[in-house]
Amino acid sequence: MDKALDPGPDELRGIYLFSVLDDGQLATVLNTTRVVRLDEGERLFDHGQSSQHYFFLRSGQIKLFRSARDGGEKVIEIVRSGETFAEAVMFMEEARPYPVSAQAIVASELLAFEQSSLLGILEESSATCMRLMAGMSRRLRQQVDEIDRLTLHNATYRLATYLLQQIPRGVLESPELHLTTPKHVVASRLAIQPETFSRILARLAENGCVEVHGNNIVLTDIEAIREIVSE
Amino acid sequence: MDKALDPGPDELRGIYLFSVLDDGQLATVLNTTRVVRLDEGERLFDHGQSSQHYFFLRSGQIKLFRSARDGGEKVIEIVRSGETFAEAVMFMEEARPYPVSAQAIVASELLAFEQSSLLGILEESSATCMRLMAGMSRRLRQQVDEIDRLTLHNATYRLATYLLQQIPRGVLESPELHLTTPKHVVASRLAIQPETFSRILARLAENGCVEVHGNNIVLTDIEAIREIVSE
DNA sequence: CTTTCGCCTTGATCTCGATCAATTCGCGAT
DNA sequence: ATCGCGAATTGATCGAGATCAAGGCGAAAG
Repeated sequence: MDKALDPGPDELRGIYLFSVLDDGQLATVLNTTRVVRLDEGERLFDHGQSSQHYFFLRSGQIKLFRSARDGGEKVIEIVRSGETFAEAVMFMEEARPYPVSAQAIVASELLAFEQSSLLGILEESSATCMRLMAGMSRRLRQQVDEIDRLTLHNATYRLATYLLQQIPRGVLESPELHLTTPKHVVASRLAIQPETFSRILARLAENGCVEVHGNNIVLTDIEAIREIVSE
Repeated sequence: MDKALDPGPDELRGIYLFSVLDDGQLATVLNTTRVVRLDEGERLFDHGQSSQHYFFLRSGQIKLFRSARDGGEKVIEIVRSGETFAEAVMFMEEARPYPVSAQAIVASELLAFEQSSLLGILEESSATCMRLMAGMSRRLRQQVDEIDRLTLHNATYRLATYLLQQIPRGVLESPELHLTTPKHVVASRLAIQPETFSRILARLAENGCVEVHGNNIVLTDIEAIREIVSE
């Protein structure tokens, strides 16, 4: 197992939020950055909890979710390595409560940044403001897309959309994909029960759209899947 | 009918985005601001259309919505007078397409601001950046709440929540409220069909929770309604 | 190798809300 | 007042997906 590396300036510059900072600003951030390791299933924060940090996921997978009183759970987002999250929370007033809970799907390693350090930098760097606003704007749009899918489209459409999004980048003629996330988590992400998820996937297999071998899925008929998504 | 008033500095200062600008900055915005009037049912912009402006609603009501190919429609938000909208779109890359369509529910009057004027100001005013980010952060959270309601709760819960939100501000002991928006639009906002909306309201009336007189609704048993919302 | 446990799958049934259909209501125009 | 039309209500039926209930299957532990 690799030893936890302390973060350096180079790693931080690779993060969109910090890519335009000067050396002094970067040092300020670095000073208050901590490495956090989570075991599988471990909680990072809970919905409603007062927030002090925002995060960068070095490796692993984190689910952001909401819980209902009856035990029901909705995964809002699956965070993958290389992504930042909870950076928009610091602008909430008062206690800045996290709007979701965060839990490691697999053992994960992250960087935890203090909100205060970035707030100071934002005062000086309008370029960083712009980057942050661009990120928030993009997320806002994704949420609208999500509501669109949830209300205007059925479960099969949502699953088909998800499959198409999971096609590895740049590989046009590789219809093979590997689910790195447990199916029941993906199901929750798509607001589908695990049983229904399984059935829909089975039906797609019957129709010759996909071949399922455990977590490996071959999209044998991408066009047919695109058909489902385009009405 | 009132004549359209040209906007002045005082009106703009009342808008959270502009409240901390100096006179020069305000003049810059004012220079490129236009008054827009819409008749009932008139479109302001369409989903996917390249955006040039963001807006302040002086009077009337605007619905922001998504359309499906089959004619289905989901109202994402009902904009009420005194609110701004589409100010987050300008940070999208490329053509900055509007993520939703906008249509007047009733005759409306708005101010249209050019994106370019604000972008310039944001470079100078980090305080304005902060205000904008706070607004975006709040909206982001509302969207998460919305997804929570859509996936973890049923139609009755959503309607009950809406009723409670419509109680006039500050009036603790006034359980009377007036629906200023057609019921089928509210239904779409809640992702409910008009027929189901009507039936749920009828059932709440049977149970003595509300009294319905056309668009006037009396919450005769607020506690019972709160009960529905809290599980 | 075998046990165990969690995840996934498959089957049977149920239910909430959608859909189809028919009035009725409300309001602006003639 | 009456007509006409869109909104709202009410009734009857339908269906996608949830729920309840068993198995099956693979990976980690003994």
